[in-house]
Amino acid sequence: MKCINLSSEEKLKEAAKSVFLKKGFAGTTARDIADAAGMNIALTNYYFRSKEKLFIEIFRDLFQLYCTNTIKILEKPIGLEEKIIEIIEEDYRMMKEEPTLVLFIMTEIHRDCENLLPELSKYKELLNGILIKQIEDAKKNGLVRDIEVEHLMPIIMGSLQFVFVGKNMHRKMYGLSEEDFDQFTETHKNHVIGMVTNYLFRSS
Amino acid sequence: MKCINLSSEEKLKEAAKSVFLKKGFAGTTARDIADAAGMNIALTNYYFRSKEKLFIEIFRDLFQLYCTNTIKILEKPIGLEEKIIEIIEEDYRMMKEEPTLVLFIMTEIHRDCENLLPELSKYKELLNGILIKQIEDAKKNGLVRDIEVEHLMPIIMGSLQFVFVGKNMHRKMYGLSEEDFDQFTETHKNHVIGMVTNYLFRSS
DNA sequence: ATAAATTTTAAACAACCATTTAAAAACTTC
DNA sequence: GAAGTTTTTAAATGGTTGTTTAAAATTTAT
Repeated sequence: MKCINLSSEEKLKEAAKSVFLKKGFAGTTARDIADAAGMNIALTNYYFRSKEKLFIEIFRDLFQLYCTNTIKILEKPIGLEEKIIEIIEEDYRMMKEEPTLVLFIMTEIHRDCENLLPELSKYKELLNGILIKQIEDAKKNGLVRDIEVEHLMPIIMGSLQFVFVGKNMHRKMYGLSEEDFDQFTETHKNHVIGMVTNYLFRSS
Repeated sequence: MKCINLSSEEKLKEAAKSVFLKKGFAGTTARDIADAAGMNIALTNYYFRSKEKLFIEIFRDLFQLYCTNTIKILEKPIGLEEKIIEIIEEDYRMMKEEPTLVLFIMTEIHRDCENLLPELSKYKELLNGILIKQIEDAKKNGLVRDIEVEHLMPIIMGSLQFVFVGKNMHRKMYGLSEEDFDQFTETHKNHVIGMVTNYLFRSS
């Protein structure tokens, strides 16, 4: 029976994704999306029933993009220091690919946390369950500083992601071109690696 | 001639500030503001000519709030380590007072950087000019690690402010009440102090 | 107290919003 | 290639947006 043309539906979804990423839910109109896709205004509702349903679908995808690869690294059977470096490298790669993603995620969760993160606790388990054990083991052996994962992760994510959250502010403040900014974030990432590993493994 | 009743104008501005902080520019309607102030819808335009002019006025105030106290500390004639600790403590105090401020600032700069930060470079000079010299001196004496202020500040601000930018995400992920969150951020602040000072002054 | 100036109000404004409709166009299927 | 199904379209829907208007209420100055 219902055999939706994936080409049109996905074209619309891709357009919506890029507009939502740029302007957020409140700042985006159905016409913005239709225009960006080069399609008729009615098609948003034909394929996705409403602007909000389309948004939620896209948000889920983007939240996956934000988390999934990091979680995969957490599950890898490698040493703690190597793992943390890989997490930072992966996080950096993800933001270089989609520089507005972090601010988008934070803004929309702030706007409508309950609807957008109904089952977040599973992420908590995935994100921390594995790492906690690894860190506890290292602590017992005196190889690592005494810090909870609940603080370590925001320190890593924060010090790294913040330059992307405030991309426009940093670009304007330091007068950076797009290329300059790329260079800036890469150097920054290396400082983060240095600081975090130093604090965890080589501090006095 | 024109003698505007400051009481009404400021009541409106305070209401607008709290609504804008919560919902952002795009998510706020003129009626939201009027309702929050308990005043007539026409008064927004009577006193401030337009929603955007009112917003810009409020944004300026809030950006000042975001920066001013930190800049004051930068100018104090105290040692580098003490200064960095004071900056972190002050930044923490500011965010505890207005937890949504950082996300607000970042979101709105992302939306309309050119209009909102016309003369940002003066902040750069204030923010960095003084600190750069102090750090360069310390470097010469081998007292501090080799890191540029352009990276040090985002690392400090980022690792600290990120838990407030992602307040709802963190609260939901770890199941924190408001009091739990306060406790969480205070502990976090102390980790940030430990990590930054350790990296700068006591690393191998 | 009266006149002038200022502030507040309810109502209206056109423009825009998300969404729906119903007909046209483009496809499938037999 | 005709009948049926799916996709696309232009137009219209009712509601909301920011802003304006003109009259009413209040305050100020004489």
